[in-house]
This record gives sequence, C-alpha cells and structure tokens, in this order.
Amino acid sequence: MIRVLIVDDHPVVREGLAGMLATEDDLEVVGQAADGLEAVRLAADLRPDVVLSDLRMPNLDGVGTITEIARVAPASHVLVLTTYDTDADILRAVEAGAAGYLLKDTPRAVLVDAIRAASRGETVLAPAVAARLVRRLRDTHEALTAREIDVLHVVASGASNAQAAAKLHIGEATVKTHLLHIFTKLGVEGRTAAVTRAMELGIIPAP
Amino acid sequence: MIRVLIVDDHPVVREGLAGMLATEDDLEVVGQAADGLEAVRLAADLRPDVVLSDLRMPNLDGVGTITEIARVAPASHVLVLTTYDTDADILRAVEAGAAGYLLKDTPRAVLVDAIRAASRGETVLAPAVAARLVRRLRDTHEALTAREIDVLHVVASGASNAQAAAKLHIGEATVKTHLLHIFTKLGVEGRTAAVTRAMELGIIPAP
DNA sequence: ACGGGCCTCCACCGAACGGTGGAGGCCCGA
DNA sequence: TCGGGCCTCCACCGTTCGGTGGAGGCCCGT
Repeated sequence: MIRVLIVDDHPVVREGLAGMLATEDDLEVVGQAADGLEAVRLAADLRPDVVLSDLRMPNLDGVGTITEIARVAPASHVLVLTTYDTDADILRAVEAGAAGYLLKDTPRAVLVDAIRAASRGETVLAPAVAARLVRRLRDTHEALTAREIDVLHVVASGASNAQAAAKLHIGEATVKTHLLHIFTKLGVEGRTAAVTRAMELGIIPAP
Repeated sequence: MIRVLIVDDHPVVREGLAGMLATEDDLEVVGQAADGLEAVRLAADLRPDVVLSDLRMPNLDGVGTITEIARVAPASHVLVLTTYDTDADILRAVEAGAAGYLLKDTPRAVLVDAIRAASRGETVLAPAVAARLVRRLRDTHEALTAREIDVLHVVASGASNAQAAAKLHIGEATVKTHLLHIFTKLGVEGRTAAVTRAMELGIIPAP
C-alpha cells in the first residue's frame, strides 16, 4: 500500500486528488495539508511514501517545503503537481530534490502511475517539463548572481540607477556595473529588454 | 434543483468540484467540459442554471467562453472560478458578463452559496476580487490609445526609441510623444516602469 | 462648420543611461 | 596560498532618454 500525503492550498484540488486516488486499490491518502508548514509537520509525523504537493502555497513555498521534507522525512518522495511550468520553478524544484514534476492537466491514469513510480524512487517528468529542462540545458545562458537578480528586481519596478542604488544601499556605479553584466549575460541591450527577457526566463516573476 | 456545468481543463479540479457539489441536495452537476469550445457546446445543449468555469483554457479562453455562452444560452449564469486574480482578467470577465468571480482557494461552503446566489441572478465576488475592482474604479488611470499600446508593445521588447520608430514606420519624435503620454497616463517615470505597470494592468501581456 | 481627440512631427535641453577600463576587498575551493 | 569569482566603487565619454512647447492634418460627432 502506497501512503500518500496531499499538499495544496485549494480545497477543490485536495478534494479532487483524494477522489481520484481513492479508487486505486494500492494507494491510500493518509493526510492533507493546506500549506507548506503543515505539510512538513504531517510528513514528519506520517512518513508517507509519496508527497503530492503544489508549489505556490502560503507560509512556506514549494521549494522550501521540498527541502524541509527531505530533511525530516528522507524516505518520502515529493512529487510536484502544479499549474505553473516556468523555467525557474521547475529548475528550483528539481534542484531541491523533487522526485517529479507534473502539471495539473495530467490525466488521471498518468498521475496514479507517476505516484507509483515515485514511490519506487523513480523520477517522473511531464513531457512539457522535460522539454523545458532539455532546452534549458541546451542554450545555457549564464546564470545571474544573487546580487544581479536583486538589481534586476528593483530596476524592473521602474527605478532609475540612482534609486536602485539607494534601495540596495550601494553606489550608483555598482548598479551600473551589475546592469552591464546582466545585459551581456542575457544577451540584450537596455534595461527594459533585460527585464522582459528575465521574465521570460523566470528569473524574476512576471507581474 | 440547480443544474451546474463544470468547465476546467484540469481533471483534478473537475473531480474536486463535482465531489464537493455532489453532497448538496439542491445542486446537480449535469456536465463537465475541458475547454472553452466544449463548454459552449454543452451549455447550448444542457441549458444549465450555472456554469462554473475556469479562465485559462485551451481552444477558447474564459472571456470568449463567457461571451459565447451569453449568446447561445442567455439563461445560464457563468461563475468564474480561477487561480488568477489579475486586474485585467477580472475586469474582462466581468465585462463579458460573468455572474461572479471566485478564487480557487474559496472554502466549500462559500462556493456552494455562491452557486445558489448566481442561479438567482445575483453577482458574487470574492473579497480580494471586490477589493481590486474598487481600487480599479478609484485610481481610474486614463485608457491608452491603440497607437500608444502599439508603441508600448515594441518598447516592451526592448527597442530603443529609434528602433521602435523604424518598426512602426513613424518618426522617432512621434515615439517619444507617445511614450510621454503613456508615462502620464500610467503615472510612472521611465519606459521600464511603464512596461511593468502595463503588464500589471493587463494592457500588454506578461511574457 | 466647428471643436476635440488622435496621430504625426520639429527643435532644443538637461539628465539619465550605456559602455570602457580600470581597482580593491572578500571568501571559497583547488 | 593562491587563483578566481563576486561585490563594490571610480572617472570619463558619447548616446539615448525624458521633458517642454509647440504645430499641422485627420476624422468623428455635435
């Protein structure tokens, strides 16, 4: 019997998943959580074989939840089930140790198979997700540093170099340096292009 | 008996909604659709009292679906149930004739009450949605003209004034004039801020 | 026919931005 | 310990951008 913990902040989705899994003889829903903290607590408590979790949640986000569960319940395999297929989301979830990444339009049969695979320790990716990961590896644009992303965030909100410098407590020259690095890394010319490109890549959230 | 049609491209959500409504004596799920076209077809066929629909769907998007259903089945009230609470989404849905706008984290009791209210022709809005609509009416930033939106599109892609002028077959001075108008209308300073603000407002699509 | 948006364009100016070529300090892994 | 990435900052320059104050032509509704 595969013991499953369902994590999602939407009651509708929890109900739907529980209903789907209830008819499978070898699956048993042992608990439900509405946010990340509750998920970690229940995972530590129940030691489920598979945690079926959304990424966007209150209190503790998906990536943090995955990391924590890997710590407190290392035998549990976390399967991400989400609507969002942004590059950054996928990458971070997989890096955090997700056993798989499925989208919410996954057909029922595929979902239950994925849960069984995850319980055996296999990695399951939705086709669309796999494609993105491959593309990601292919055109390997250099990663921005944490500070560069900070600058990009502030600039995206419309700040001038001087305003960004003030907000980040650094000199204006430094902001310009970071921006120039960002431009070359993203292969663009101009702050506006950098912002939209970064949104495409999921480096900063689209508004 | 209130007859309900469920529209969502995620099987999980459809299952969850159906499960939630099944236990209500006065509600009956008469059909489910996975995309907009199917929704319109079923609405015309089944004449449900309430259509519970997502906004993001394949084939025909939420707004188009609402418009079409209003045409082919005017007696049906469409209740939007979605994860997204973007300004533009809400406004367009309500303009298209939605009877209400709920978010997917709506508790079960509120949801079923909303369906009953919608079947009586009442308008139901999630608190967060209502707040946004009010805010929208308050700081009533003037609408951009079609040409201004054209300019904004090109600028959002990272074009300089000169490049934008070339792409739109107008002079650079004209681009600058449009941009200045855009800045005052959106209440921002700088092209980058204009782009992100326009994305927030749904004037141009977020990447 | 007249006013009023909308789109187009001009000249001009100061400020901000993009770009170059540095340099020093920090920390981490080889 | 010694490189190497990262963050920080400087001076300087040319270009672009933001902003002002116009102006003419177009179409639409009154």
